[in-house]
Amino acid sequence: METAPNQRNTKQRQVILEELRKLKSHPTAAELYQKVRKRLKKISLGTVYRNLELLAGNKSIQKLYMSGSEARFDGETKPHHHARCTKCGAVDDLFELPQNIVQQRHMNLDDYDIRGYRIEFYGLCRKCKSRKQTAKTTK
Amino acid sequence: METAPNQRNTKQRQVILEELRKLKSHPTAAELYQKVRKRLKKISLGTVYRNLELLAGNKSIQKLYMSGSEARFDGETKPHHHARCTKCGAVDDLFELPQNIVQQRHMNLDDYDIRGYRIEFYGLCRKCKSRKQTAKTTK
DNA sequence: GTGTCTGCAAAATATTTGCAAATTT
DNA sequence: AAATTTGCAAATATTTTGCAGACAC
Repeated sequence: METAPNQRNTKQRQVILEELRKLKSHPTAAELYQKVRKRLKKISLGTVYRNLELLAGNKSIQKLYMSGSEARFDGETKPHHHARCTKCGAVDDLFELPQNIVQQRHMNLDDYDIRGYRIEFYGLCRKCKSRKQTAKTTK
Repeated sequence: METAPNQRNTKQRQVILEELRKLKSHPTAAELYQKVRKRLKKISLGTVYRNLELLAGNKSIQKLYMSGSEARFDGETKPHHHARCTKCGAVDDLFELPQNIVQQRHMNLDDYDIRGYRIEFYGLCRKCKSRKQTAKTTK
């Protein structure tokens, strides 16, 4: 309900979804396009964008807004949170966390009708932690 | 330490920061540019972008990655969380929440050296809640 | 057959950058 | 005076869109 009109099951859509689900890296549209291209030579970037929007619309995937100016997409729809490295921009899924960290009494906020929440932890990933250079942060 | 080299105190930087702090709306660079322009007729959008990056770099402001393809900026640096309306895209600050909702034992994650976390609540804002149309979501 | 979807290309949007002149320290 | 910053314009990067033909149902 609410969404999902008459959608068709195209080869392009299938492959985009499959490839996204294979990846753990929360790729950008352009990155996913490169992967999909290996299987569908003639697919266009526009098609990837259109399908990602459509899939996000019907909750088959998640659209993330975290690491920079490019949107990132996540094939995992089970509720989960993210860890983002402030140095290299990596984004990892976190499934370990219990989903009810935030108690119900905190959910009545500012007149919002709250449907859920997402936690973004930030810090240094394993790699960047070890080689803690002087390099520039953020990007 | 870590950041903040020899930075200068320019009129443009001051005004950008002042105007951003006045706003509660988490404006995009372009929106803030419009505000700043009223005080500095000749300022350019490029200068706004450069200063926002610089200010975010030295933690004078926050760069948010939430609502769409445009980055949004927040003049408030006290730790706080956000509520985002999934219908109209509005973003509100939440100061009510205690900052230690997530317990320490949850902070040892996936080999990350966690420095902090941010919670994004999502749902319908007061306005969109009342007129719960059939219209399209997300945008 | 009809409506959805695709590829392609162009358009629109968003952000970054080179450079000479201006400003800050 | 030296280093940083600005305005401007051009270059990039990212995302969206128009359209005719192809495809799914």
